[in-house]
Amino acid sequence: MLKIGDVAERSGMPPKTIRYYESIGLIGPAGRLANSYRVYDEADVSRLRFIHQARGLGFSLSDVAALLELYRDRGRASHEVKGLALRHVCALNAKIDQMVAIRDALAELADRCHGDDRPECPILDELAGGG
Amino acid sequence: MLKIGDVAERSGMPPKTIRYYESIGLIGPAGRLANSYRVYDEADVSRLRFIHQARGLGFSLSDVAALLELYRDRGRASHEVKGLALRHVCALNAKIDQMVAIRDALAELADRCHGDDRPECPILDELAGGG
DNA sequence: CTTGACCTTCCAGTAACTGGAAGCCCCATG
DNA sequence: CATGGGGCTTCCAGTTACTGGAAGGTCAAG
Repeated sequence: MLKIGDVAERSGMPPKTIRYYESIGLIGPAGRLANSYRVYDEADVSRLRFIHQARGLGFSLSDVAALLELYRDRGRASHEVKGLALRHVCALNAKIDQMVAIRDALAELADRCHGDDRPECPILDELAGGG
Repeated sequence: MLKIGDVAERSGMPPKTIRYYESIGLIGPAGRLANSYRVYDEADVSRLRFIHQARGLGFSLSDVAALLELYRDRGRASHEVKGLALRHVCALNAKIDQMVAIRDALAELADRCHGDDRPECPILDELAGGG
């Protein structure tokens, strides 16, 4: 018989997060003991681990919900999962490109800034539209 | 005499955002007309443009507040600005590295998934801890 | 009996807006 | 003069995915 702290440790996320997932319906309501403590079993640990892995790969909670659905459905078509994954890869690529562009622009500005005690600063000049 | 829609257009952000910035104290309270409409001048447009540029470079609002402070201070030392910028570049690099790692892991999984009508799927297997 | 580690619930806050409702103001048209 | 449309005002709520904290119940050990 596992309590929330046990599954928390085994799945790698804090008890608060598990309660939160239950509160938003990502996982079903846990069983309860007479003292109202939540009870879990091994299948719950698996599901939570699954969620933890998916979150670690950057899937949103709604993506995770979809993945759990596909996971549960033993007859799913793998292209559905692959589609989800590839869409996520695309979104990641877009974000990465954007962040790289920002980083490069900022690094270049910082490079041009003396960084001494004088007030002249190309970074502020650029922000002020002086560029 | 500029109203909020005018400065919105000239600075590139929606009126809602400008009101929001005022509400959190990032910019001072705008002057008001008799009908309670906000009034702005060219200096306000410059400040808002500055904010818009800084946000575009990914600075957080608290960073932007610090930058505005430095911008206002004609005697600031450029190393303060450069420090802020470089810290931000570091944070960006960390995030980029993380996202790249996630993307690569996911792309590799997707690559190994047939993506057909059969249920076998290395992505789900991995999420379930089967890898 | 008390201490400490659990567990429970609920409320609030995070970042940075964004959408929407309800209502006032102003100009132009018919 | 009425009316319609757009812009302005305020405030409230929702977004994402938790996280912190308060107030209080439970249980085993010393």
